[in-house]
Amino acid sequence: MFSTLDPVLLRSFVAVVESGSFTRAGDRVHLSQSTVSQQIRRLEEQLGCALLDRHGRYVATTEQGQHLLGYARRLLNLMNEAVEQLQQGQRQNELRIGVPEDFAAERLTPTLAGFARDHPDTRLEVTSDLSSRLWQQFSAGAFELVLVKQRRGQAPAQACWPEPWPGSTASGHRYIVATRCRW
Amino acid sequence: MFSTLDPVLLRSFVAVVESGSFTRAGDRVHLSQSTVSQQIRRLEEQLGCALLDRHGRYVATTEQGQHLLGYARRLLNLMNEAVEQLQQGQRQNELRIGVPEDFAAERLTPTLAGFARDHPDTRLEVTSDLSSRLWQQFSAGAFELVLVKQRRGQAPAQACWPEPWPGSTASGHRYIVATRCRW
DNA sequence: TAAAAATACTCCATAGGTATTTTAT
DNA sequence: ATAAAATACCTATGGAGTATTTTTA
Repeated sequence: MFSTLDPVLLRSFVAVVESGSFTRAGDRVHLSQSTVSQQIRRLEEQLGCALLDRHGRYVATTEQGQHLLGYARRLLNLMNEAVEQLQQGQRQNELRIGVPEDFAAERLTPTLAGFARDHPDTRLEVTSDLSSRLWQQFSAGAFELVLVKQRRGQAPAQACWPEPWPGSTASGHRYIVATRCRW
Repeated sequence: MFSTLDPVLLRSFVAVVESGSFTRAGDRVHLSQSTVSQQIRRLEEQLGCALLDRHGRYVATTEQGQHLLGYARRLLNLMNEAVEQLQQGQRQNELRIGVPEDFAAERLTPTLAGFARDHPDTRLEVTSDLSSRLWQQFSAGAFELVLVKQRRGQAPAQACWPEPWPGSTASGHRYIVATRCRW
């Protein structure tokens, strides 16, 4: 009942039209010139009509190719939208946490275990690294939540508490928690 | 750059949702239950999320499956529209003719040959059958042009001429030509 | 004659099928 | 116990690549 169009073929077709050449299209979609050639032929066979006029050096769309081009772009965009939407849905239930290496194991483990139990549909992703690099990554949007050690008042934080630095003076490090979203 | 979704998988997915069962979906899309099962798994792996809740007997979509369902339907419809559009473009250069069986060979063959020579980009499709059935099919839009035998004045015609019926009286049959388009 | 596309040919990945096992009611 | 889905396994198709030939500006 439903006719289908292989999106891979459509992608190659669009690439040929936009680049004006089978060879360049191959580069663009990471396939060989030969493969692209075969794909276009397959597409033409399936649809039962010529899509491209090959005038040796230059490639032009036939009238029907022009029609297909519009549909192909719409289809590819729609697919993109679909997967992006789903991926995004994924991320919404994903909590990425950054923790200093020497802190991950201690009190955190039971806390995370409890959280995981209470939010079974949330995927936890814990990354350990040096505080400075964690902060960089957090700034770049890599985490929803980060625990970093830094001196008091160095950056705004959601919460913070003092941690006596072994063998240090009173103005030692603090653990601070910075977060940007709903947890 | 472009993510693609295999429309065959989407078709099976829609079939599963609509039929509420992998087995029935298989029947619907003419594939085995095993294949449908694998297809759904592939789809879920590609998207990285569960699409269907299998509660043994009954199948329900997850939230993400519900989202995909909408996109899948839109995509499949769009594809259908695309190929139909192109096929239709084909048909514009297609001339379907209906001719009574006993009339096809005689004078018609050279006439058609000449026509085909003069219109090389037009695809001819000649069907032979009984006049009555040809008329039915013509009425249903199956031909652009039809030659049928019937009594004078029975239906409007583009052209008609008398044909002496072997051993009949003066009020014998006529050949009439009825057409509905540009040739 | 120098590019670009088409073709010949090979290989391998994988999609689909059959048969079976697992699961859930 | 039964119906349905998942899995193991096998096979064959065909898609992609390399190398080559054909085409045409």
